[in-house]
Amino acid sequence: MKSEPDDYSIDDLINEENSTAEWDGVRNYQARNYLRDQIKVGDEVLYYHSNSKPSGVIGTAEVVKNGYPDFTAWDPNSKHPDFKSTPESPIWYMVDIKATKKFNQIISLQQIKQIPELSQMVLVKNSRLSVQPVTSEEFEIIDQIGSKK
DNA sequence: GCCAACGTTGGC
DNA sequence: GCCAACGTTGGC
Repeated sequence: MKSEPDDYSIDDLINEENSTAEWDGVRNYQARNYLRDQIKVGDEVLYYHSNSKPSGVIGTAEVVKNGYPDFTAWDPNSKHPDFKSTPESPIWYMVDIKATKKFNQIISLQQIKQIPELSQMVLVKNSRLSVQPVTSEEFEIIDQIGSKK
C-alpha cells in the first residue's frame, strides 16, 4: 500500500490509537477491487512511501478489518468526496490496517529494482496502482532486508 | 463502442 | 517542474 509521506506517513499510522487507521480515499477501481474482494484480516502489508526522497518501502502493517464501504466518499468535508457513492450503493471501499514495523532504513525503489527476485513485483511493472498484490516471497525478501540493523 | 482530450500518479 | 503511463470522461 502506498502513501505520500507528506500526506500520511508510516509515523502518522504508528501514532494513531493502536497504530490502526482506516485506509480511506482510494478512488481507483482496480485498487478498490483488491480492498473489497481480496484483502483479508491477517494479511501482511508492505507500506510504501511514494513521492519521497527516495521512494520505497518503509515498513510493514497488517490488515485488521476486511473491506467495507469508504464512508468518506459521501462526506463533503473529506479529502476525496465522490457523491456517486452513497450509503445505499457504495462504490469505494477501504480496510483497516495496523502498523507492525518501521524499517531502520527505507528500501528504495532503486534497490528493489536491482534484486532479481523482485523484478516481477507489480510495483515495478505497474507503478501507478496504490493498492497492489505482493507475493509472500516478495514480502519476505523485503521484510528481511528492512529488518536488518 | 471509439477515441480525443483531459486528469492523475509518481519517478526522476 | 517535466513527462510517461495510465485512467476517466464525454461527444459522436
